[in-house]
Amino acid sequence: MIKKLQPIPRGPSEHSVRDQIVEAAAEYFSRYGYEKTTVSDLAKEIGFSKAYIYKFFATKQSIGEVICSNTLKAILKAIDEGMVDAPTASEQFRRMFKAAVEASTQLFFEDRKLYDIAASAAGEQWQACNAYQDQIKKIILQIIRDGRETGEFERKTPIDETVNAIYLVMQPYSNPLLLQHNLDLTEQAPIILSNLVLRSLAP
Amino acid sequence: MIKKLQPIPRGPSEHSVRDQIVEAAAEYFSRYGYEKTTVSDLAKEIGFSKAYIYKFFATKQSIGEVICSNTLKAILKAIDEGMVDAPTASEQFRRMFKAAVEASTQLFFEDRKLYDIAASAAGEQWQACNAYQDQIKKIILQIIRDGRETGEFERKTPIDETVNAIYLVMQPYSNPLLLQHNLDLTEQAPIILSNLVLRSLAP
DNA sequence: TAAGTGACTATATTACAATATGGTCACTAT
DNA sequence: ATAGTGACCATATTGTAATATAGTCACTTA
Repeated sequence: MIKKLQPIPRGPSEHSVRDQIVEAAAEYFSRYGYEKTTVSDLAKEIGFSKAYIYKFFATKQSIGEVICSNTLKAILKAIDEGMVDAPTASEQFRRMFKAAVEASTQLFFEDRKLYDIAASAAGEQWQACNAYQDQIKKIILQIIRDGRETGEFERKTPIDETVNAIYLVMQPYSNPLLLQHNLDLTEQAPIILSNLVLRSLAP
Repeated sequence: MIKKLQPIPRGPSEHSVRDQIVEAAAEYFSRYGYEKTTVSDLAKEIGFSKAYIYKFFATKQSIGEVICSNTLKAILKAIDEGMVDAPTASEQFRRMFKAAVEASTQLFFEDRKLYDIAASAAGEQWQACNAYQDQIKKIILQIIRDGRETGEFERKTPIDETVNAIYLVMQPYSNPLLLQHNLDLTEQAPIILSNLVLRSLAP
């Protein structure tokens, strides 16, 4: 197995200049898109030279990762918020799935430039995306655990398999790269797929 | 609802020249790809002028549709063959899913150029692809019906919903456009997703 | 009438030179 | 040591002129 070592972060992780770069990037990436924004643009915006930016980030992509990561964290937050107060594990799952799709869809329509970063990040396997997907899996795992404890869900199937399978079912709607192909299904799919998944979880 | 009228076929549908065009296209598309093959290439190959080709096909794409359609029909045939002798509806489903993924994957690796046509056809909603997807749905429907009759599957859920949901689950692996993103899962996914689907079908 | 085409146009694609961009490094200033 | 940069290079991107292609049509031939 090939070990994918994550790049060593460059420069101090807490630094006002670092924050300025991220702030400028958030604005430029959102307005002009990742490709159309140059590192020089960001440098000019914060009043430093391009070379100085590279004291804090090893590559342009690593700046993109931060922006992408923030974007995906916002989606995760929306998912969490959509789930609070769900009375049962089943309902938790329904709401989680629905919120995931809604948050991504909303991003697609309301901040298309940032969405595109997330999509291409998913295509290029950026860490930010892997972290997001891992988080989704964790949420699924937690819901299954809850449901199994309360007797709401069956307990025969190995829990890892259950989680992986559900994750695969959600993938086309939670992964921005794939969601693009399914925008016409964002209403229907989460509902009937939730139904199917919950039937599969019945004890 | 917008009615998508399918283009009026041009020229006689049974004609040796038509067959020659399709034959030449099959070879050229497979060898050089759809984009790199020009209509003039095909004309030269069969010894007629380009203008004559347009007596039989309205557009280059409509030639592509035939090739694409044949390709997808071959996959459907492989699926059917993979299913024969399955003792139960459950087993039918497992084999169907597995065969669908295997056939597409094999096409990807062994006739990449034709695979690419199918993929871009799926992206551009060619009729050939819609026909393929409809056929997949029919196969699913038949399996569910069998399973319900024998008492193997539950009968409470509306059968259309069941079929649609299962179709959505298979989509990322049966649709060439989406399969590309999931090539690393072609072993695992059909198995654990079949398990999930069958659990959801349990009476 | 059926089989077949050369010559044509508007659009798409290519080739490639000019420019822009990501990224580095030796260097200055404090 | 810390903060910061101009000048530089290899590669990517763009602008654009030249070419190629999809598709049409009036026409010929048998």
